[in-house]
Amino acid sequence: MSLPLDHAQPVFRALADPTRRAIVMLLADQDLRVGDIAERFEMTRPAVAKHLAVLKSADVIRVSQAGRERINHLNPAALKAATDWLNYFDRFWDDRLAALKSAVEKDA
Amino acid sequence: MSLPLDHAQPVFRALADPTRRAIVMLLADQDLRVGDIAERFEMTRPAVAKHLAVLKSADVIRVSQAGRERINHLNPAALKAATDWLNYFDRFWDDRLAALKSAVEKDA
DNA sequence: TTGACATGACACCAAAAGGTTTCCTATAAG
DNA sequence: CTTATAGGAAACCTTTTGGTGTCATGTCAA
Repeated sequence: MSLPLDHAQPVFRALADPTRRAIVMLLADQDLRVGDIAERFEMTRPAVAKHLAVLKSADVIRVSQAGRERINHLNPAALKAATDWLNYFDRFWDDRLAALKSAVEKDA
Repeated sequence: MSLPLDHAQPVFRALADPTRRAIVMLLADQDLRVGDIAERFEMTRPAVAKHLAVLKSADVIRVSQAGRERINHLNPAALKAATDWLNYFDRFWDDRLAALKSAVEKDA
């Protein structure tokens, strides 16, 4: 497997904040307006709007306008950049498991 | 699948910085001392030391001391917390693919 | 023992992040 | 029309973050 090209910066940056990860989880269940999301956190609407802006700039969420309402949707595909980056390291994780396993077997 | 419990905060926080992700990639290949790492970046040693402290507090790296040298090792297992969190969303990713697929088939 | 080396530990700084309040505009509803 | 609702946008504040330079300390080598 080759080295992971790092396309993932905006996604990792977006997911670094716990509030933003909570928003992502919320939007996995249902599309929501900014105000709806703000109601569910102890935080003002503008604060949530800023978090949404960060998520949007990483393409983790997308927005569709309907009249005066703006609906936020999750775009789970955007998370793939981060998943891919992390998957590179599965190999090392597996190697360690294999090493542990053979050590145990040798011991037995 | 159940909702992802969020144990991943320290890991996501550690991976949010591009320098830190680069350090993680470096340490995937070889164990290194702080100074060795600093040489490979356009940044002073104390700056790198701070990044290592963040990675260490997330248990993404571990340090072993040998005389005056401190060797930094990658602990790939710590990345699993982030991987698990992200894997929850694979389901939604798959759902969208399935929806797309059936739409295409219906169209044909 | 005398340097040279590898790091830790500070003190300090500028910029970015996460919040808040306030105000403005556009659409929906009576 | 007039009012309530949804949300953008700007100004401002505090804390965190990513860096720097400097100095003290422990260890290895001559």
